Amino acid sequence: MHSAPHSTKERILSSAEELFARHGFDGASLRQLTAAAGVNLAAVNYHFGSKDRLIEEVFRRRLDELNGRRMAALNRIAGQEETTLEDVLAAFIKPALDLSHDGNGSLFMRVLARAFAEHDDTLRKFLSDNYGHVMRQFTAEFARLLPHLSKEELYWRVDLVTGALTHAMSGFGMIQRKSDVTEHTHREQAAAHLIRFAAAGLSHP
Amino acid sequence: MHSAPHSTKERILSSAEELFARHGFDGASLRQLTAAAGVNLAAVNYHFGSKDRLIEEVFRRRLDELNGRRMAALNRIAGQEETTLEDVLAAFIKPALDLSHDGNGSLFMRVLARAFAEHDDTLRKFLSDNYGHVMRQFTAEFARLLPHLSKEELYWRVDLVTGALTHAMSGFGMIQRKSDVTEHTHREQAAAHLIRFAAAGLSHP
DNA sequence: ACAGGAGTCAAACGATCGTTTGAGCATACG
DNA sequence: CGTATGCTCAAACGATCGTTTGACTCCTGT
Repeated sequence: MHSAPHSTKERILSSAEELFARHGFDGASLRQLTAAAGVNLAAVNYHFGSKDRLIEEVFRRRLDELNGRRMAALNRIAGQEETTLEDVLAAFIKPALDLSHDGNGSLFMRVLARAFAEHDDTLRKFLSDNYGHVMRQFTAEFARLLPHLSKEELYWRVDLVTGALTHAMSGFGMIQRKSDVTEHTHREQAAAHLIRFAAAGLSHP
Repeated sequence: MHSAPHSTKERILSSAEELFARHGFDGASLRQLTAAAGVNLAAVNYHFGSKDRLIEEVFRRRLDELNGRRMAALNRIAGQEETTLEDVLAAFIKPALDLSHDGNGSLFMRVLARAFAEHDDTLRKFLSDNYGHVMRQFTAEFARLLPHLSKEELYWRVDLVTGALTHAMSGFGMIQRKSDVTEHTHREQAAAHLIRFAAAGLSHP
């Protein structure tokens, strides 16, 4: 089922993720990509069929993991009386922070931010078809916790929160932390900032 | 000084703005661009020198206008005792909304969102060198109105607000309005949403 | 009237792109 | 042993890219 961790497919996916994040989907060529991965140029078309399908696989690999953890965290708290808005936001944000722990996982957030900016219909449809249910479920829980908001008002605020979080998380590699705090506590602080900001933006009267 | 409104230079700039917004800086070729503008392919290199310099001119033309209006609106209210956080945010957001009134001015916000996602050092330096003072002046006014925030805390929140606004304004062309509200009032409502959201995110305890 | 700059044009330049091809290699299976 | 099968490889394909060239037109200033 899964490929070996250092197989040709996985090496391509890792290099693709990094180069797509740094130079964009058009900007990163298959020749740069395969050279960085140490594989032959034709390997991309052999294993993935085309560059577009490779791009989709880059998303699928990370989003399956990311959204799986998000749903697990949400299901652990959804519908309960003592659940707070901050809890739900943490269920959404923490998995993304965990992702940026390992290797170039943080670069994937840049890839995701690019996808939003692209406004490419094919890519947006792919993301909506495969992972739209996650956003829908989170929105439903927001609606339960914010009953004073109209549906239209809520959609507006969720959209703005999404924009802020995508923007912020795509820059995680860049934010300089003071030398006296560890990488771990820095991320904890970042998450705390994000959660409090988003909670304020969602719930203001 | 300024070119005639329908000169070759202006026709190129308008088509460039639209195609850069729709297909990205790499995705839009000079051949598509000059064909849409109804001018010869070589005209771009003749009038602008290169594609990169054309890109810079697309930014310069709109940002000079946009930031000029922002600074004018800010200077009208900065430092006064009765000025509220919402006033400052309106000084930042309203000019962007006005821009999207005329022609394809709204597409420029998409171009700007792309530039943020690109993380291109050359482009970021260009934007920072030419228009960084605007963000600095707005941040200074935020600092005056939010004295309870540390400098680090304020930078965090301003960054998140910037992300939310860029994301939201880049999608203005897409947001569907109900058929019973005019385009004008729809924009007013959008601005009101943005301002209240940003104010809540900036000023929460 | 005429020299000269500004602008436009078709054509070509070299480079790079995604994709395809067919031969070569290895391992697994009859 | 023989032969499929999965995979890798160098090489080439046609297309498209940004840029340059040189001839041609038009207008302006002396």
